[in-house]
Amino acid sequence: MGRTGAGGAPTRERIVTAAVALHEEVGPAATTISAVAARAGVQRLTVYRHFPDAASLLAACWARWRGGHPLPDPGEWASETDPASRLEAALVGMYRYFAANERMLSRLLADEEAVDGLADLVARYHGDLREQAGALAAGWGVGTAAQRRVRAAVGHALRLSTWASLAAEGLTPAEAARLMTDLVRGQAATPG
Amino acid sequence: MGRTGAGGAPTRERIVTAAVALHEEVGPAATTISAVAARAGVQRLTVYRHFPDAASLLAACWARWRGGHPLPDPGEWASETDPASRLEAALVGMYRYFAANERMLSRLLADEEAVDGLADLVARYHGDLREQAGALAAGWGVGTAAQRRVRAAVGHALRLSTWASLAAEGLTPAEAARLMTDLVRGQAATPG
DNA sequence: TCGCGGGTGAACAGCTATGTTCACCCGATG
DNA sequence: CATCGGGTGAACATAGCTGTTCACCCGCGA
Repeated sequence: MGRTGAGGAPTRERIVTAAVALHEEVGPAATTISAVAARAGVQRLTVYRHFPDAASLLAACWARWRGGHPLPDPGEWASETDPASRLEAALVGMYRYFAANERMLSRLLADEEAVDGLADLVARYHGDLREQAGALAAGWGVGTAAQRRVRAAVGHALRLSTWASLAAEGLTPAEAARLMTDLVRGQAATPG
Repeated sequence: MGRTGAGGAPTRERIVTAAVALHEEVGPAATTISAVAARAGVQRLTVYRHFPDAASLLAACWARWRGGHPLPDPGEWASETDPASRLEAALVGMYRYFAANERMLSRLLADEEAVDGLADLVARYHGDLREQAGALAAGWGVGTAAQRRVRAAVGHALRLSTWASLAAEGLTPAEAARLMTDLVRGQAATPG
């Protein structure tokens, strides 16, 4: 039991669990195979057997983590017609998400360029965010110059670093969302 | 010439120059003594002679870099009485500074916790910024609740990551400063 | 009952970085 | 001229991670 089983799941899972934990604690760049094996209570060789190359382990970890921590569903706010209310609802959701997952996300983003293959995995995350930014920046009914500023403000609001900064200033997700919504609203209200 | 001289300066300077360059390119955490020596065109041993421990080299690098890249002088805007104009002037200066030094600063901040001794060095930088934030958040003549939001907004505006984000959205230092000034002004204007 | 998948334990060579030591060399200074 | 500071070149032991190999073991399924 736990050492073989149909599909050989348990050991593999333990390895992924250990790797995910290390990614969160020290970052993917500093996560060594040796450390993963030790943490999973398994021989190094066993890790190599399940994941011949580092990339496959990385992919498994990301898939596992992503599955357990999905981005907030845009459907929550998609129906809202007022752009400001819609934006605020979206931001509250995102900031709560960021607050819950700040450690892991900051580690991943920090090591994005250092660990090869990681950038590709995270690309979809970035794409989703940019897409959301596009949707949230639309419908404000402003001229092109103001639209550009609105777009920039929304893009800025949706960054992890923005939440991290506001959280460091002592704001709650709701307060931060309010602040950033005000920012965008102000830009939409300013002509030119 | 260049190998001894009164004070033995040249070689030491070459070492520091090489180390600073590497800090900017790959970050302090990934900067090895071997790489520094190779880059300076010097034996590894020579580096050890000038800098017995990694901390002394780090300190020398930071002193040298800091000397060549001082923060914008707060005196530029200290005389301005209108808080919004003052803030905007300060932000333009800071964002230009950030734009010019983004690579080095982001490397330093990223490795701050990974390299021991680095946090202490950078502490003064953080202190200066917090002090400026305090000064710029004062004088808006608002109630305590609004004051708290103003403080948070100013603190957020003064972060490197804020500039980095806005720059990524395509804004210039002047535009970014305008945007963030609007944010703070909006918070000051909202009662509550 | 046999075989095999999945795991163990240990060892190996290769690479990179660290810190330290020894012998030596050159040129400026006294 | 003799000395010495600063630099060279090479070597050493230590340490960690990487892949890979070999021998072995055990329990489940055919």
